Amino acid sequence: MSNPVGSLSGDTVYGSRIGMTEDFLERSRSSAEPWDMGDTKLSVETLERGVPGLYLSCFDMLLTEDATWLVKVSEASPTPSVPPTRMEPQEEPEQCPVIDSQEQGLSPGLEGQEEEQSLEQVQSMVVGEVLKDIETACKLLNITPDPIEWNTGNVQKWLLWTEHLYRLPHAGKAFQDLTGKDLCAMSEEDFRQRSPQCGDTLHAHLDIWKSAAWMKERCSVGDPKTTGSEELWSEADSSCSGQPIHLWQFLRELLLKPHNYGRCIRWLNKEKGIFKIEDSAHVARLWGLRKNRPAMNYDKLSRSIRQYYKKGIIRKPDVSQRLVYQFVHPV
DNA sequence: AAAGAGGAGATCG
DNA sequence: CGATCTCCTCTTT
Repeated sequence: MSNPVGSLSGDTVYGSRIGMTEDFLERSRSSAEPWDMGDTKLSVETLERGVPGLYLSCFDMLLTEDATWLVKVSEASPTPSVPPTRMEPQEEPEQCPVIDSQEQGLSPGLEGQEEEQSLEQVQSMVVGEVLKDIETACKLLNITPDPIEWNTGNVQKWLLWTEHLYRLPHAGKAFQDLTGKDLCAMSEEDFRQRSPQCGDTLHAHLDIWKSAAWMKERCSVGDPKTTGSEELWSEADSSCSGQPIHLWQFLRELLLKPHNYGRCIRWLNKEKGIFKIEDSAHVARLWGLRKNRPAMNYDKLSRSIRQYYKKGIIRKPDVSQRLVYQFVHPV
């Protein structure tokens, strides 16, 4: 517990990519069937085994890519055009990581010897992304960011989440009946004993969460500067401060994060509040996860949406289309 | 077949 | 008690 931030501030950083969020849910059929680990087509195979240290490799690569790219830009930027790969296309973001924070970081004026600084920028960008990821996970799972506060159910949720984000073998049982406090008190060795396969990986991820919580606390108490990512947290409470979330609020939340959920729900006309559910099953699963309703499906979700007709919250657009709805009162 | 409209009873916080 | 959730029938796309 000496310096929990180490894992965030050092060169090893978080490998989580929000984009995988959806993938996780893709696999988390609400039925009783075991998790279908069938197709592991993503580039995360390396993580499957939970090789120590390897789980971060994705991010490391990312960082390197980004860094070199930044350097390139700063060196010779005759073509400020488009960066090589992984640029976010028009509106349908692919599994697009870190990069959406590019806008700020890499503007035109990266000159000369400011590479160090830009590296720092990249790092803090990344920390920001990590916090965002955690924030998103919290919203989705309806748990607090600080593991210390988790009850046994929260712990199981987190485990399930992490396991499937990183294609880890299922180890939930090994951690049954443990609270977040218990978990936090456990050493890496303890983790490995409970789960020889992925205990170390889980421990590392928990460490990241602990670090993030630690940072959050430190920032909220002390100086309001640090990494420049605290706003993310305050932004986080905006929606989860109140009572149980309403379906329409939840849909709004998803719509506000096209980066994460653009492939399952998106605006057709944001001004008019018209949106389309692109993947009904997926959105239903998200909703079910949020409300702890494993049996949720689109049939039932859509029934709930239809209840809004009478209440004047959501309606069908003038030209009715399948899976397209409209907020009566756009923001 | 999947989506849409609603009725109606059950549930949960 | 309100906001769904659940189940269901019938219609539309």
